[in-house]
Amino acid sequence: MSEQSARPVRRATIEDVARLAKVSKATVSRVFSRAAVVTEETRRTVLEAAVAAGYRPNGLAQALRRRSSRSIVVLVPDLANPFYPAIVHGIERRARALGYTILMGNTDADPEVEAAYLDLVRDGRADGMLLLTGRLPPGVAADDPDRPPIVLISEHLPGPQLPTVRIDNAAAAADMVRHLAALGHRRIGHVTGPPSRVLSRDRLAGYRRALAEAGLAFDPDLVAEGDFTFASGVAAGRLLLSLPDPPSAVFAANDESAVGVLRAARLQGLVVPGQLSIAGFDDIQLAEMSDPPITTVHQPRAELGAEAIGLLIRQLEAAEPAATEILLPTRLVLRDSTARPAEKPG
Amino acid sequence: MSEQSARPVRRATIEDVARLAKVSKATVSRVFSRAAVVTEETRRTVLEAAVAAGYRPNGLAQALRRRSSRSIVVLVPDLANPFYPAIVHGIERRARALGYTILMGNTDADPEVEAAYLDLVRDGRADGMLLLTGRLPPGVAADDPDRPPIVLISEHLPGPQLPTVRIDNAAAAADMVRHLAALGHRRIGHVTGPPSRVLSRDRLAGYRRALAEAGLAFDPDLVAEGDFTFASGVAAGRLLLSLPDPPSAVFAANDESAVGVLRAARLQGLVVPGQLSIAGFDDIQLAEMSDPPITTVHQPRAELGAEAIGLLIRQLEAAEPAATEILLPTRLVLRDSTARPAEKPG
DNA sequence: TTGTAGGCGTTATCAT
DNA sequence: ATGATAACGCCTACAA
Repeated sequence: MSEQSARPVRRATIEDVARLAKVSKATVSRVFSRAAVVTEETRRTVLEAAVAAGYRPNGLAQALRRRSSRSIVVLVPDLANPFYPAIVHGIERRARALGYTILMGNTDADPEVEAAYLDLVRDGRADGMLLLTGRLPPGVAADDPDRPPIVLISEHLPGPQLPTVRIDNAAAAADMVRHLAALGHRRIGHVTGPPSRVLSRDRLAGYRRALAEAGLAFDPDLVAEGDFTFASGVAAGRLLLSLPDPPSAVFAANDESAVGVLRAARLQGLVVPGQLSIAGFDDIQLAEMSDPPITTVHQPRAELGAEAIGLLIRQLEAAEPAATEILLPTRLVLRDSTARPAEKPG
Repeated sequence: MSEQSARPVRRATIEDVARLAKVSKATVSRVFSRAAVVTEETRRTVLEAAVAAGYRPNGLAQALRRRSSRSIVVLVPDLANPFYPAIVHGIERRARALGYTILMGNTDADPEVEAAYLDLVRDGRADGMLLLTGRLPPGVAADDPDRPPIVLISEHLPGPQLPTVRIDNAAAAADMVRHLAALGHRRIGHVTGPPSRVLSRDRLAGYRRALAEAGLAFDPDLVAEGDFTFASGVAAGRLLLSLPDPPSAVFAANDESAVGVLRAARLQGLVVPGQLSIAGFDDIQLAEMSDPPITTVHQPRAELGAEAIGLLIRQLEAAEPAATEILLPTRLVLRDSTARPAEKPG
């Protein structure tokens, strides 16, 4: 029985199955493209033949013929940034549920890399893009009717509306600052994100809005520029804490820089939250593992991803018109890094 | 000039270019498949025609015809675990340099998900797999001659040798314990990883080996089981620190659980490193951001990824025989969480 | 319900 | 060096 060991090198094709089942290629194809009209009996015959032949439809041939690869490119600036993986995870789960495959790209914010991934959709290997990069790849214009289907996540772009799934950053920031004010803080500092990003500007705007609402004057000295990194948080914290009249609370534009502020406070011998309250934004795991754990704004990151790919796929399949903007709700997570301010001595 | 605005809906194909350049499809193809013999003159003509037509080769058709997609599936158990992104990044950079595309999958250690990604290579959409999951997808046997090309990263499998790129975990663990012993510690605790993983067993073995070398007795009470999580580190730390004769140093099998031990020490009012030295493994960013920063074993993660995909691609292209095991060097990173033990009072 | 046949866009073989 | 042509494996009118 040498046949047993003589495995076919070539993978079985639709033709092999057709021959085995004594039907036409078309029928086999119909059995595998769900929802086609086939007798229950032939369906069974075909399925058996397929199993016997070890047949699996060739995804490339299907995609070529159907003119759709059912793949989506997801562009992330930096996967090592703990903010992103949860979003990607949400994307991936929903994608799989909908029968799509994800091609994930870590761009390092490098336009060349972005362009390389754009090629995948230009050359048919992907049907659309999900962008976490906060900008369009080079050569793509939002209002170009021939541009690839795109949905933005987390960061929206100024100018022509592109479908976007995000949170209301200004409102969420205002919530947090309102909370600090309610605790009794009168001097509330802010460590910003990189000013180039809409995100950072929105959060700063929310900070200012809540200050105004609380009847607190805006003091530019209390705003220190950061760039979302731990190191920038340390630097900004140092700056704020060395002020003649330092803040009793600091709201950082993300958790990583909040932990940086915490470090700066420690370096000056300050007790948190006893002498300084610190709040962050995003609710990444670091906020929880920090000592003390950081009060922060929770973003529903997996849901952001899931909604975004859902939107993109609907757009792709139903030719749904360029939809809008989806805003997902946030919530405050109160932990041990914030408390009422210390009473002024004297 | 209505032609200007009347963009073709259909993307240009090789035939359009051929017509424009007044050559055959074959010649156009040759121009785009590098290293083919074409006159410099016709090459220029074709290239010009291609630009004029806005032509890009269709990746699907190429892959179908060439029987190679130049794509690799990368399976990661949990992208949110900060250990993995750096490896993935190394993979991705090298892949792009070599002209390959990555299909990344987050499996959640779910066999169904692993199987779904395996289908991509079975159906031609990928040429091979890079596994960070520490195991083969269901239905794949290491010694099956028809199994897809696979390279393992970080975790090696017992049994039939599969190509693997990793570090020498036992040796690296031994290095760290040797360091602690050299500082003067006599009672060194260990928080393990999940015992099911070879990784954990290797690190434990290294711990024991270094102990023996230093002439220190192995005390089972000083070994607490963990699972690489922060919470398990806290629990294990509590356990070890509540011993009648507690350790003066703890070596945790990864950084996250080391930070857990740190938390446990703090909860008991211990000063680190004054009263307890703590060491971790992996050198993720958390180790640096922790307060105090954690002494740890550095793994060259990006290099692990780059080596692995290089190995896989060589295997794919040169039909290189099932290669071996590549071990990459580690190094100790000494930070503030370790110091000489406190002198015994009295 | 099932079969026939043509084509998706490319590359490889064989001529010329 | 270039051209004609037949696959690659599948899907989808259209016909039966």
